[in-house]
Amino acid sequence: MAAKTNPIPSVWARRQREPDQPALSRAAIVREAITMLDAEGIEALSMRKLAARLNAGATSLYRHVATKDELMELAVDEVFGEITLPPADSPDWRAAATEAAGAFRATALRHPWLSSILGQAGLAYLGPNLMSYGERLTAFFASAGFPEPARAIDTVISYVVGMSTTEAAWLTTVARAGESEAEFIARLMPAAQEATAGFDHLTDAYAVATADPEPDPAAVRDAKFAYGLDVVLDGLALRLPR
Amino acid sequence: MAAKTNPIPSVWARRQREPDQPALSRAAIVREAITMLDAEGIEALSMRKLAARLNAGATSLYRHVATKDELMELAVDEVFGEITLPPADSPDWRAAATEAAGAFRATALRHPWLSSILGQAGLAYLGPNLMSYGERLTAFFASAGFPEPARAIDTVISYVVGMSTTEAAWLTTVARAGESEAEFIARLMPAAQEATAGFDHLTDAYAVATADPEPDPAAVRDAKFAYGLDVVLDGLALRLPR
DNA sequence: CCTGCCATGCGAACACTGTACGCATTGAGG
DNA sequence: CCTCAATGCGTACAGTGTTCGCATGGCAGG
Repeated sequence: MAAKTNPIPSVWARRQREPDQPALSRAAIVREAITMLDAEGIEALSMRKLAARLNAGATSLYRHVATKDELMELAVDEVFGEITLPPADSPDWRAAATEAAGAFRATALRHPWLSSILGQAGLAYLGPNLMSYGERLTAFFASAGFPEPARAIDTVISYVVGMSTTEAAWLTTVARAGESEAEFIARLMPAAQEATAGFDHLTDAYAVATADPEPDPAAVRDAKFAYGLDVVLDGLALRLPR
Repeated sequence: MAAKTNPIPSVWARRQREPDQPALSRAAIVREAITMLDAEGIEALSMRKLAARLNAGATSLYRHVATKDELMELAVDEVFGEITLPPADSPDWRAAATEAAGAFRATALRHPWLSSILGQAGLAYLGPNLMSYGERLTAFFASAGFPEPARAIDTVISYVVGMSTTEAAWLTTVARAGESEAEFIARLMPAAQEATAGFDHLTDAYAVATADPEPDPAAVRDAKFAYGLDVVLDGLALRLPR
């Protein structure tokens, strides 16, 4: 370490890469970036820290990745590859859509930084995994009989992205506080109550929400997501011919 | 300018604030931040540049705003104040909801940086304008007869946020390219065509989309948004008692 | 009118960030 | 063996958000 910061031009300081450490590569960089993003959040990822984890110099990464934004784009496409979709020829399109929506939500919650990037870059990336995701989605909405599957997909995806984004941001806030979700809610309640003071309908809604006997916040979120998804799918079902 | 970088302790360098320049205040800072965000995008906003626009020193802002994140939070609440909602006692809840959704979308597209922040922070802020927005929304969903207005609101808001976010991100990308939307689409088409190659359903959907006689991309986006919103409202209508 | 206080403004500094540049080292191919 | 292209990386630059301590001014109390 001391020799590293003071590079004496000597034979003994000769570089000698660990052979077991797999060589630097685009795939390895993206993989490590994702685990780092998952573990420490989006604002903790810097090129220097990432390089350090890979036992590499900071600027070495730029041999494999043009810019940090490009790295993020690659990371997004990579996690889209994780999303498992039901087979395209499922007989029950509603069940298939529900499963696909749930799979997206699960990935979004597992990688909360995804929402941050989607908020900035949208779904405009053209990576192969994203394309294949769109392809399979289109496939079984088309086979369900929707004349314009793209319309249906845009609708359900918008709902899922909107809800998942809100959830992911919430979970990020909770995680940053270093508390469990229930603890954080308990600590937030006075502030929320004060904020809703003077707003009659909101205090009503708030009272209803806190009267919920369900103690598990995650279950509450699950139910909320399922409710809205059912609403969207009901609306789509009305548009199926016949 | 030269004197500023070399502060000679002289009587003549005595400070002398312009009296016409309104004093630094939290409201003025937030307002200027918003115009700057609108004009140059979220990544162009720095505390130093913002301070320079206000003829102030960079660190002076911290007397009125604890941190940059807090400033963003204030900016978000401020633009939520712009959203105009229909009166709470509208007889036609669908028309009212459509108007409210359109108003949100309009603000989101006018301030594309909003989506970036929502992606990171969600809707968890407790600012007064955000509260009042929620209150009024709850009010007329309740008066429409929904037994659990919060559920309905969450659903439609999720859809609106998801769609608007995607649109805003798209518009940001277009703006950064310095082209009109149509030009950008034209330039993007080869890449998109190549990306969809090998995905049968996607190429189909792509062909359908490009066969659209509507030449105005904004109108296409409007129609897409309206379609999905109708789907969601149809689904909600099924849940109205009776 | 004088005095002391306190809110406000701000220059300098710190620890970081993403990234351009140019030099060293390496392994492969002629 | 020599050459060349690919790869790693130290240094440097222009910025970032934010802290600290000092200067300044207007206002309250005597």
